Amino acid sequence: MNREPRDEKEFLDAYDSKAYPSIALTADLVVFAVAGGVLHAAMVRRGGHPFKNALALPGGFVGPHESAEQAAYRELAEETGLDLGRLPVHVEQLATYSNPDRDPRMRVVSVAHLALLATDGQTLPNISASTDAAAAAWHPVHGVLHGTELAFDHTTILTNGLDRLAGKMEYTTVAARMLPEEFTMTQLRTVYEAVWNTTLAAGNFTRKMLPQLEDTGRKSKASIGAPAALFTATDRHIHPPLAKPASK
Amino acid sequence: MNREPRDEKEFLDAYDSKAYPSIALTADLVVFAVAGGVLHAAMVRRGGHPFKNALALPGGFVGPHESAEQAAYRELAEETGLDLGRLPVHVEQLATYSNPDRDPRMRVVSVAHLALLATDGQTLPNISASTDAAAAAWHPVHGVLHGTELAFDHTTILTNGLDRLAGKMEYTTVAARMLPEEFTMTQLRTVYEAVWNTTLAAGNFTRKMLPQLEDTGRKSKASIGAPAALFTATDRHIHPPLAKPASK
DNA sequence: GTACTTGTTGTCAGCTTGATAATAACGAAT
DNA sequence: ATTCGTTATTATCAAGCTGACAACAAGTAC
Repeated sequence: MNREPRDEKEFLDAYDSKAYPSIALTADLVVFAVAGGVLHAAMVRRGGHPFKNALALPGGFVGPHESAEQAAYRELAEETGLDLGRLPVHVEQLATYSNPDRDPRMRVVSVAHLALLATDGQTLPNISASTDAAAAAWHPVHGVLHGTELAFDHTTILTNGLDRLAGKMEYTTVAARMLPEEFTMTQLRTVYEAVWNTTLAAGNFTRKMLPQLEDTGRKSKASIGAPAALFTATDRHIHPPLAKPASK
Repeated sequence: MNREPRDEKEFLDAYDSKAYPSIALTADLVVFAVAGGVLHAAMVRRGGHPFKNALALPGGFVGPHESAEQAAYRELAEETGLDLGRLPVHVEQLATYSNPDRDPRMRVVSVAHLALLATDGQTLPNISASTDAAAAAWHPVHGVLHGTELAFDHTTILTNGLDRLAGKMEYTTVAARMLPEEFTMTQLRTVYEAVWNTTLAAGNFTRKMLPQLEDTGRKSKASIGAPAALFTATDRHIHPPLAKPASK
């Protein structure tokens, strides 16, 4: 059966770090933001081969003294030019992609992360500020997934990121992380509709969400129509979950 | 701001693989099986420092030409002696643990996996067959988590594995992967009770599960009491989800 | 047979859901 | 100031689901 040593730590004690071919570890990012009722993802356009001119997810190497999550935050700041000290952002680990052939040049293992940026639902955060050629730009997610070919296995990663967000929104209030501190019920519903790519009945949505939110007592100044109540949200479980409509 | 190159792939083109300190990549396993109404996990006892004599999760290095998932399957076979060709087993990726200090000796990044073994609910798969000193043995999960200190960050990993399984059982039929091809409703309910560490009303459980299962028409030969119908399950979504009781 | 155990089906009040309507609050046009 | 268009919030109602629990069915042990 030709067994290897079973205890990884015992193995490590005798491990010569030059003996194994080195594995490069990167942190890639699926960065989402909602504007105009459409879910957008930050993507960079590749300048060199392979996959020249194709769109790719932002990301970069994990440094020797940082965790993958720390690297994700750092890369997010570097590649988008966002001031993370000011802009609230939710980052969570998505999955790790380790297929030996996923990069044709060498062994690269990527820890993908999901990042959610807060917007007012109208304008996307400005990520073109960076002078770098590979600066990130926003692309509509549902459009990109139906047509565009992404570099490497990034179509899979983007799809998994979307599925993760869509699923998590069923049973948590994470959608509120994509809005300002205070938001209206309609803004929150728009986030759901953008991510799920569907429409939801406003009345029933309010009834279901209301117990999960905190009413600030303040009202939004609407340019037209009735003023809407402003809510805040703390990360919370929705129980029973909000059902995502089946079709589409 | 001292920026790094933004495009990981461009960086790689100029990357000298000896320039960075190598990162060792391992695949660790949270292996679950239910017996006697109790959820068990396979653990190895460490022989050397650090964490000498402490319990640890099975796992090992990811080889140069295999994915983390392939390594997980291989390590599962090697460390437990299980014949995976015969025994059905469900393996899915859990999360990646990359804190730079998680191993005091060197940089080890671990891709943790969740593995579910099928049992009849009574006897655990024999994993002592291996002659290796670090052979795995079964330990009750809820007991281990309330008291025992595990090596490295394995308490965190084990907790995350349990949470993943408990959560997924709410909205999928994955619990059936811990039972034989054909099983009774009571066997399935016992899996839920073992993982959730609670009790469930038999009648309501049947009502909720019935539409997700396929009735084989066959009956189990019970040693006592009425014979139970035998079901099979395909991986399916439960909608709306099965609610896990709140307390404990 | 009787007692005991286990599995399956039924009942019922209370709650949740989806669809839809009614009401309320505002700006703009007249 | 009244009306209209628009948006937000609350109400209504039938259908379905849930949790608690009871009733029934099918086997073994004595």
